[in-house]
Amino acid sequence: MPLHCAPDNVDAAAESREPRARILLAAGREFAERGYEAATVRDICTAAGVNIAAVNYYFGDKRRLYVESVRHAHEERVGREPLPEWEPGTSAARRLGDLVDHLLRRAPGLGGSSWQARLLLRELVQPTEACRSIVEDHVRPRFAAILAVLGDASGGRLAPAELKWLAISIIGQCLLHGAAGEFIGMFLPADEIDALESPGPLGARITRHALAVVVAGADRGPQAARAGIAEATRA
Amino acid sequence: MPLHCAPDNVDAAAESREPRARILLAAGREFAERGYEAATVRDICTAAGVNIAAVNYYFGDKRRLYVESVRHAHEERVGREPLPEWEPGTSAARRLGDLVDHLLRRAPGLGGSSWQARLLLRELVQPTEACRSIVEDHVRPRFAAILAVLGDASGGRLAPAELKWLAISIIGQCLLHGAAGEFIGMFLPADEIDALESPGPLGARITRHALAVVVAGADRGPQAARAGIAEATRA
DNA sequence: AATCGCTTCAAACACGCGTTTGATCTCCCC
DNA sequence: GGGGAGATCAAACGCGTGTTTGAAGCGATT
Repeated sequence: MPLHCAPDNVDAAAESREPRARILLAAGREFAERGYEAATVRDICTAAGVNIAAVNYYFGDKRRLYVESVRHAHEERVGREPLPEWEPGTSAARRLGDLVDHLLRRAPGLGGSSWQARLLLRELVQPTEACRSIVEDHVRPRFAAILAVLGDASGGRLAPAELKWLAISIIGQCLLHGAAGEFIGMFLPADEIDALESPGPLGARITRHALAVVVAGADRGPQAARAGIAEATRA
Repeated sequence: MPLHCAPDNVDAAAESREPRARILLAAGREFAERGYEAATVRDICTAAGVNIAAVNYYFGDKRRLYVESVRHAHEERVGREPLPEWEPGTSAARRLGDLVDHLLRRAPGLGGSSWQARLLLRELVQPTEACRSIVEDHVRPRFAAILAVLGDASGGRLAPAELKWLAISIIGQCLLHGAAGEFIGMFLPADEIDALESPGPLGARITRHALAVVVAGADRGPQAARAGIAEATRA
């Protein structure tokens, strides 16, 4: 298998002739797919098309290769795409939609090729070494952003605690469809999943449902809900 | 370390003299802590205080021990409580509340994340055959029940696909709070978690939010929402 | 007492893992 | 052309793994 150069590859120049980059790419995919322990440096090197000794030569050992691949995945996926920003006056609904979309775009399984997110997700379940801070830096600001937008959208109709819970619910749903798509697939036929899980409509649904809750002013009862709907309809 | 009998142990009779139960307990803890690949049968047997060959004798091999320990953890956590049943005429809202409460019942206060939760969380991210049987036996019937109740509650206002997605959302939220408390703890202070996560209000919130979506007739727009609220208020 | 299941045990087995080695190749500079 | 540093390679090493073995222990039954 000679150097099959694919210049327009989605994984950028990672499939270049650079052995280090090729190993990093193959390692990320393998670690994401199988987990640290189950992934073998032999398989990684085979996939990367390099000799086994290369991982030692370039990274020292398996552990350091793993840390490096997680860091690389984070930089490539999360680090490059900052939180969306909006002009003053953008409606809360629009901002919420953008945020949800932002969360879903880097959900694994949806885009198909986003092994990077899956790798980071494993770190959620089992944080290792220096990766905990990466995860926290990633999640916390997004939580805060969602909270702020929800606060605007609710216009004081929802108590702070209710807002936080709703934000958790949103993040949880994005996470569920991203991380546990395989799980959902176990009790839903494949064709329905394709119909239900494409990122666009999915994000629209999550946003719409969250807004329905906000707008219903869930803590206040029907009369507040009616007022809320009227208000939301104006915009 | 002789048989230190602790009759009031939280792990029930698992620390009994029964080798099978002791192995199951030690295996669950070890698998939850380290993951399937990293956990070793030697460590498990040492922790359980049995000989290495015991795992083969009682379970056949490591894989079957794992499947059994996941199933055991799930039963211990979720319990064997049957689905609730209702008299004819019970309102959909009430039935939905009961179902959500049923799903959340055994969810522990997120303060002390149990190893059972961690074990199940691993299955969520990377399902194995252990997950399959649990889904078949437990998740699927609950999904169907929620779907049916949501169908009643919506009264045809929501499309079937929308209903399924909403059901997934509900199950996902119960899962999130039941199994991923550790994750939530990463971006929410502990004291707020205690305030937000007590099972009763939590279930009420999930139910209320789902009803808000149903009632809003999210696919139909504001006028359908107004009609839905009127209808729901009647009951 | 002898016998028969079931259970427990120490010891070993085969295998795959991460890692290392030392030779070989490749390319650039003097 | 020669030399040397960096890169690549096939082969092997040591170790820990899951699993198996065959003998020994243990109660109850005959």
